Amino acid sequence: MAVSIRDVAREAGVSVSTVSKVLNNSPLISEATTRKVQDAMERLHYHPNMRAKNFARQKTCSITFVARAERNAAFNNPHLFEIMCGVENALSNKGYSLTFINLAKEQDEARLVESLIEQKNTDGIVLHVSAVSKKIPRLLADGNFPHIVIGKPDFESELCWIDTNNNLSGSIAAKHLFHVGCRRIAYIGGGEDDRISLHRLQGAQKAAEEFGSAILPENIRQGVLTIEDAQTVAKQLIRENRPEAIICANNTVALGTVRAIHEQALAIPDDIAVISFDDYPYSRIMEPALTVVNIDVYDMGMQAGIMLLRKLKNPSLQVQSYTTLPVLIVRGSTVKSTKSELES
Amino acid sequence: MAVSIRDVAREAGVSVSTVSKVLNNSPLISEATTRKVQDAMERLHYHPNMRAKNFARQKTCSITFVARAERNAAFNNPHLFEIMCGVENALSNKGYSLTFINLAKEQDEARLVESLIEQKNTDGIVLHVSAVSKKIPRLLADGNFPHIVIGKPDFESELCWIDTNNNLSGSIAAKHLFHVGCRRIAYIGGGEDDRISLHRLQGAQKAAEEFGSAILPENIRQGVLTIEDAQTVAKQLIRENRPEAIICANNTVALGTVRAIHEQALAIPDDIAVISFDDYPYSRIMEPALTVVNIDVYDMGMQAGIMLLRKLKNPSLQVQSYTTLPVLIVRGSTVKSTKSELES
DNA sequence: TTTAATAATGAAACCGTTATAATATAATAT
DNA sequence: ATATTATATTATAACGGTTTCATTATTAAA
Repeated sequence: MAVSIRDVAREAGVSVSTVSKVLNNSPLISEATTRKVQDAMERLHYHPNMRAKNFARQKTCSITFVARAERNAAFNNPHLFEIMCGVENALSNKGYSLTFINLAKEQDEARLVESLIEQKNTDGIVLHVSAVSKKIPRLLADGNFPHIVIGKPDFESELCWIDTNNNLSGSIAAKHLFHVGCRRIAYIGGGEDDRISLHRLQGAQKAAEEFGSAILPENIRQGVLTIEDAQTVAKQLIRENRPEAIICANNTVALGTVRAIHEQALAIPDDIAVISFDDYPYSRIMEPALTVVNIDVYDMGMQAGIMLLRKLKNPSLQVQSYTTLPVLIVRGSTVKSTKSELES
Repeated sequence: MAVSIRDVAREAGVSVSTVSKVLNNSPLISEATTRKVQDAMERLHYHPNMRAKNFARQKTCSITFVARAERNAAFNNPHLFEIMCGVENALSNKGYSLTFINLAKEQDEARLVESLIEQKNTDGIVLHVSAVSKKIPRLLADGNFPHIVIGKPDFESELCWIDTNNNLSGSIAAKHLFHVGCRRIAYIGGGEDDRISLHRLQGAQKAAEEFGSAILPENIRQGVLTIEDAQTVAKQLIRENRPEAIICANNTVALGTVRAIHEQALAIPDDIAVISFDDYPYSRIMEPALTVVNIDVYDMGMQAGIMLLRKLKNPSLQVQSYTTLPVLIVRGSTVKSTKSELES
């Protein structure tokens, strides 16, 4: 049917293996034959069949991105797509392609990963932390299957992962507040068992100590899960202790907090400064725009892709991890001048 | 190395073709042999090699999703990922997988599509309209390569596409405003040559006529590209004509318009109602929350996937198109009671 | 009983490449 | 002139399935 490497060989008057070597620009082929073969390929409109190549080479040049994104995920978590674009970018630069799998509600992540490995249809796996369960490490690490996890799982394992330092993020947030003159700093955290929120708090506390200050226990609230929760908690906090600044563990908290401040007819940042984490679309649009400690998730995705490709090239490589640095984006919620600037 | 179909055949004491037939549950195999073979597979931990299968079958059971997403696309256009999740869902239900390709800035979409087809590494293509140029139809339609375009290109072609009816969306928006008692309705459009914005305006005008009314020329503004633009334009519009409601061609316009209204200390919706299109994360978060005419992009992606698979199964199928219906989401920016409800 | 029809299995070609080992040719050293 | 080495090229066996067609075993009809 389609024109194959044999047709090219016949047309060029050489052997099949010679054509194959030309295709893979092997150095063992003379210039003259190379030209002959290339001409023949041109004449016949030959294009290598990747299915056959993958089969013969015993690899697919494709890696699989697995996540568990709820419907409306793009709204709740725009980061996911951004990460994926970063990975895709890194891969496509090296001739690899990205397959996307979104776990369904009831679907078992371990079973999926297992069958991905069995099927031999992918060379490596990028697992978003939302799709990691305790059974995963045995499948990947023990089987020495090339992989990288985006986000650090909350259990010990030999997985390769890439993540950010939430402790440092919290520290950066608190330091910024001190820099702009705030002293009585409050912290409103996410769910009681939200590790990310806890780490950010710890970082903030450490930073406060470095400034010879502290985040007082009565200024710390936890267990906030919705915007409305946050609004209620913030309102109470403000009434009772009237802090100069509030660190919000995440954007849900931030939105409620801003509403609470407005509700009490106080001004941001003059009466109370607000800072949060992770740059979301509305962070820029809010009034005032929100100062956040952000991580470049696109870049994180790229790094993940690069690490995975490195592992693919050199399978004997050790288990590796990587931590991306948070970046402060200063906006109107912490400083008067609206002009936003970037610091590290 | 790995256990192959031949090993299974030997272990089960049958021929290779019999094992193959068991794998594809051919009806020609007796129950007894089927069991024998399945036992052997179990004993040897056999798993079919998809690379080999794809090669032998001359297909890959994977389709490729191509888009041109700028960095920060998830923020500017969360819909893209949502569409993709819809496509992925439809495909994975039928044993197909989705490969994602994000066109780089300078990358030529036609060349990419061409090479995708040549490489024979994908069974079909889903093209987001952001990745469609005039060279595309010839590659896909003429070559009869299975494809579907999400969004309707602005030139005539024989492409299969799936899109929504912006005219109808505009009409729904206007009708809703009439229903809640607004009469003097204004329209603030996007860029001068923004077809979507124009169609929405046309729909709104038609609806107004049905109500024996009209959107007066002095209440129509066009060429708005940024939030700031929109704010300026809206401010002027309000000063001059003081409409009862403003239809915003998109969310950028809506944000500027809302700011302009607040700036003049007017109330939404009491003084001026606001309606826009496409549900964005901040649409729900804004105060008041924004009434929008939305399309279910996840579902649109699913439909696209389903249409493409149908075409794959039955290649003789005619060129098809599909139009998803817009849905009104009523929120606080057009009605007092905040309780949001859905209408069609 | 013989013959035809049907059901179950197997042999071998095929899919389009890569990879390995063997061979032919040219260049250099002995 | 011969042996050795280096350089190009080729023949052929993988890779692991599917598929077509022939063959055998079984059942039904003549």
